[in-house]
Amino acid sequence: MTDSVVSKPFSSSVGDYVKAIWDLGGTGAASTKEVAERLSVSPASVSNMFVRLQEMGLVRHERYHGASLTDSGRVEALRLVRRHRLIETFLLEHLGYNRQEVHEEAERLEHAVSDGFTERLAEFLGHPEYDPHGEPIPATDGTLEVENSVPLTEARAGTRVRISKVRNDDAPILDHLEDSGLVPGRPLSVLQVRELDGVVIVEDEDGKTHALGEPLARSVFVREALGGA
Amino acid sequence: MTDSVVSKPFSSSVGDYVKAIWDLGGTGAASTKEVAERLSVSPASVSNMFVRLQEMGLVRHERYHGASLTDSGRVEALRLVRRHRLIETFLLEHLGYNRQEVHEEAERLEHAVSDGFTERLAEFLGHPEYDPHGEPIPATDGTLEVENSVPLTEARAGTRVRISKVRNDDAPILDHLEDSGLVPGRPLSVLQVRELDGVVIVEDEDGKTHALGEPLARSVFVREALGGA
DNA sequence: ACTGTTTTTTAGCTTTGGCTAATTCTAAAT
DNA sequence: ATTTAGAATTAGCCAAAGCTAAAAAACAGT
Ligand SMILES: [Mn+2]
Ligand SMILES: [Mn+2]
Ligand SMILES: [Mn+2]
Ligand SMILES: [Mn+2]
Repeated sequence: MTDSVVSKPFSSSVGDYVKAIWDLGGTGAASTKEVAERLSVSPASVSNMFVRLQEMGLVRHERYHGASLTDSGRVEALRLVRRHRLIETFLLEHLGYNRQEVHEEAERLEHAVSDGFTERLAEFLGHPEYDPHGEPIPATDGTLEVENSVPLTEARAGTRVRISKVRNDDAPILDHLEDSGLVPGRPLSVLQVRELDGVVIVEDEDGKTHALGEPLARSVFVREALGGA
Repeated sequence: MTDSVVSKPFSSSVGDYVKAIWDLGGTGAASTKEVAERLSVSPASVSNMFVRLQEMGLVRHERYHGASLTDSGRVEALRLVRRHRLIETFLLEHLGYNRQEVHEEAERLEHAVSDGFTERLAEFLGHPEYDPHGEPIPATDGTLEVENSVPLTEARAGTRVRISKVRNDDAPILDHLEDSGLVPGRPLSVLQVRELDGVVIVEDEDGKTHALGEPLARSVFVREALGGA
């Protein structure tokens, strides 16, 4: 009796590790410590999981030098990211969640839904390209838009831009930005980017100007205008 | 440091056992063998889980004599049944699943969603009282409508009834009934219930009559008319 | 090249939830 | 009252995923 070809799905732990490595490993390998912190797990557990992930063919791992995704690891990561972002979109747009609440729920649901569910949900949502934080949603085939947005601290004064995403771990900062109407999709004019104190001054479509200190400006990512939100 | 009072949620295994015992244990206790079959698990695993469930306070268990739910076990079971039936309703009404597909997806999602999600989904769905199979959806407080429907084989000729649910393990039978428009909510007149061959003849609201052999008639449950679907 | 700090790995344990095989109990039939 | 078939339990495994504490490697600074 040959092993029938069903290849049982990866556990949610495995999925979260792969996603963490993807998130971190921008360039090069993700370190044991980084992953441990990201997942609130001991470094020892990560060491252990790195060798298991390698056996599963999801990462390449050299002892003492971190892990980086293989092609099949990247595919798995993007599958989860797609689910996660679609689910967040649904929770926000149809169930009345707010931006802060969606993540925790999506973090669990991403492991429980099937591919079939995911595609029907995408259909239901009208095949959105960005999630509520402004992050691009990977396509079914694992394609992901090349990232070309920059934090406001690196924008050029005088350009017209659109907020692509807002990213910060600190809830008060997100709340403040949301209260000011600085949310993904919003078009802005960059009036001034001041080197000496990091303050960035922008004007929104209602003509209102906002002065953002460096911590705020660093959290607001923008793309030069033209493209849709 | 006292154990803070968070009481981590039950695992999905524990949940499925409790639900199985609830499903079965109509009256009295559910047997090891029944539960094992229901969950596709070995009897030894069930024996083992019965003692763990008892320690968690979810069942009462007497060695060699099955397990029955405690109050807190029943609460947990009904919480899951509520989630399950709401999720099935959503999949069917909004994501374009068909009656056959919903169950498997709901069986996984019921363990992944939060109470908050469940109540927002109920809101989104307009607080339905019945799921797509016609089964009543338990209330948040664990209340469940008393079951007062009977299979067509036990209906009285001459009464006006409404289909409450359609229940059978056989897909072709369900398909046939659905194709004939005999789905939950449909009003019918019972024209004849023939003892000798078990055939039941009904007339639907379009004046069309249907003759159902015993296997079909046994699968269609009805309530005397008046009440909503 | 040495030394101290930080990071990573190893060793050894734990819990959860499965399994098979062997044993024991219950209940029905003689 | 025995026997026996079927159901349930026990004993002894396993894998997944976590943990702590101890050992080892890498890295940085002198
Ligand atoms: Mn998120
Ligand atoms: Mn997750
Ligand atoms: Mn179901
Ligand atoms: Mn389930």
